[in-house]
Amino acid sequence: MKLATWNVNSLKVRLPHLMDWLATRQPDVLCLQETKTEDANFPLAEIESAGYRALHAGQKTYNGVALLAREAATDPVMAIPGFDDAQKRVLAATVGDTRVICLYVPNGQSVGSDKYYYKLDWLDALIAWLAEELKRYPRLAVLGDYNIAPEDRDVHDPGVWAGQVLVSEEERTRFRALLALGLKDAFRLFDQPEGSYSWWDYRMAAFRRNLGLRIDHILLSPALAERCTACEIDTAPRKLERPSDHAPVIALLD
DNA sequence: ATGGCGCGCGCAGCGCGA
Repeated sequence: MKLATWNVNSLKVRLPHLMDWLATRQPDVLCLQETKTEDANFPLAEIESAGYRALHAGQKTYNGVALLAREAATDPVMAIPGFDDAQKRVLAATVGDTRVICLYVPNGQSVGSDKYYYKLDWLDALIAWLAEELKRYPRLAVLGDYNIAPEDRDVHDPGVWAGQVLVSEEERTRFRALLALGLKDAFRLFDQPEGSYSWWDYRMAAFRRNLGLRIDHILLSPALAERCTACEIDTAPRKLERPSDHAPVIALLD
């Protein structure tokens, strides 16, 4: 099974890239973030014509997550239970024998801002929820834009980024709390090239210079991590005209 | 890297992302 996640930064704009990518890489499951579209405008017909079923939790202008799968996904949940949040950032569903959770973690804007504290509260609620989900679903995959670079090796210039949002200790502590639940960072199950990132600023030719961060992740429960045979970041879509600023991340399971 | 880009909204220029 091939699982993938991609922050597309507007599904409407990126739909041609998405269609090409589905045809080329043929994932079984793809989690999308920042669709930035209402459900009524979700391009379901195009996605179905590519051979995928889709669930979408969308809103106008901001956020929005979708779950594409070759087979129908069941038992959808579109929020962290008990966490009051108007923003569409979560979509969980069951695909075959696997529970899949698509996440768009808040950005946090800047350390100390209201949005930063919302991010920390959101992550605390996520940690508590996933602790329960791991008990319910031994085969659990949590994919998405976490907006956290877990370690300095996930940052092109740790000195410049030290203490900033996406890298701050409070955020990294919460990422480690997810790992402490037993979840494994699929990318780090394998040897990887230095300078592996999943996001590059549109400005300053950051992609060409590889000034990036690794903030998009696939976390796997122990039972799924045992079955994981590869994990890669696919930089090809980032090289296209009008790219998303994020690259897809792909994990392969036996 | 820190203004510099790209998105939505809506028709100018701002809020937001990371």
